[in-house]
Amino acid sequence: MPFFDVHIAELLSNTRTRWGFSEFIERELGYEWDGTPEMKIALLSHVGKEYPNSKILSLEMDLIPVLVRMQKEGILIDQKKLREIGENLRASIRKIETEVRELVGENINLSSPKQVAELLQRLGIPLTKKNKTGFSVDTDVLEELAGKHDIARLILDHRSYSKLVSTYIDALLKSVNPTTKRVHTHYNQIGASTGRMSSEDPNLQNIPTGSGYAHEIKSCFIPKNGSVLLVADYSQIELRILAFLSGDPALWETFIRGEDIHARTAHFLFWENAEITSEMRRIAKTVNFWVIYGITGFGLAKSLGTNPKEANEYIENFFREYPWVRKYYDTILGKARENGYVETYFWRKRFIRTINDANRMIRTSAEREAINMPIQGTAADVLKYAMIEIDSAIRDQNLSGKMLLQVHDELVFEIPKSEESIFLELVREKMEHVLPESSVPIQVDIHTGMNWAEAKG
DNA sequence: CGAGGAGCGA
DNA sequence: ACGTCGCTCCTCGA
Repeated sequence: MPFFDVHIAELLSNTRTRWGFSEFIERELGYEWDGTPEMKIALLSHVGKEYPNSKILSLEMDLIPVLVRMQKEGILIDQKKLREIGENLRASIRKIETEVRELVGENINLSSPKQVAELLQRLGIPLTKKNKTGFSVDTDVLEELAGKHDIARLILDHRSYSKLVSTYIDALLKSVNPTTKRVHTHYNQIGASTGRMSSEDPNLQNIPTGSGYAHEIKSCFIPKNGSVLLVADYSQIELRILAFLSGDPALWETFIRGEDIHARTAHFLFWENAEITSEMRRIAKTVNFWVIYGITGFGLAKSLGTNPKEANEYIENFFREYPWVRKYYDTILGKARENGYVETYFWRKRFIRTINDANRMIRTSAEREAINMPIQGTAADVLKYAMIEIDSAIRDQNLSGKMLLQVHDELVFEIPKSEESIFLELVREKMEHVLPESSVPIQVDIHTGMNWAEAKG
């Protein structure tokens, strides 16, 4: 089976691959294959024992039939409502186009960044940010201009409405399977080099969240008659995993006590007994977020809208109060430099070949990848294990509820009303107990509803 | 048809 | 000069 040689080599060396295991099974064996032990043994003996992280290989193989079932199941969407939203969006877009025409006295294609940049310059509006081809007119730039120039807000609205209508209305409607009347996404099992999956055709992992039209669109994902949607998502999974991997006492303690981690960081960043304002908490939340990505003062400053000096002080304060995190990062970087790879708690590897590169930009970029991968990757492993366990329990107990979607830290189920209480308990139990009992507590928020927006809670 | 810009998610 | 991981739509030019 030469295919497996190639594929497993890709899996283990983290080469990005378009086709995951489940696609192979779909193509070559059809939907009926369900991960028989014989097949697994054949595969394992074929790969041999030279792969130290065969634990991950085994995880991925167990996941194949789960993903096949999810893809085959698909999800129902309210096509009528989606079309109505589309009409409203188109009306808004036409209105904006008219307003722009009246404002500037000419007809331009607002979907063309090139034409937008030229228009703004003709109007005497200064542009400074550059990209490869000219002046940038992205969201950051236009938001900056929006205070002084009405045209900027119009362009921003036009952009977001166009995005929604083209990607999340028209394309979604086209993706409905004529036979099943449902939308069947396609998971790339190892779509990301961190171990995360990706979703395509259509991508159901980037359905808009938030208010307004975005909320409306999400509410078009519905259960079949007699069922409800159940959404279970991990609360701050990556920070909890950082606490687990680093063993940092302050982080650990916060989660053990069930306290607000962003407020805790805010106390550290400002002063211990201060009253935490929402602004302070917002800053702390951003800092917490950035630590996971492999922090730079410059980037944090840009994100906070402050100067790098202040951002660097936040970072220093963070590491002073969570000292084991810094120690953990140093260890990870040391291993990466020595071995050329980093790994998750479950030993999924990512090779970081440029970690010792002479070019500072390339090297620091590699360092951020090295910092981020064990955290993001362990979170991915945890959810994949939970999915296997949940799927297995569903079949053992002959339940008719189905697991439909995975969105990195979230699972979506379609369950008969009669099984609601069983699923609430089952899903929580499996998702919260992947890591060892002695580890940091993992929290899962679960809600049900008559559509995806409502069930998101 | 591919590159580049832009924007959606975790 | 800098934000980790993805996918998709649009424009524009070969």
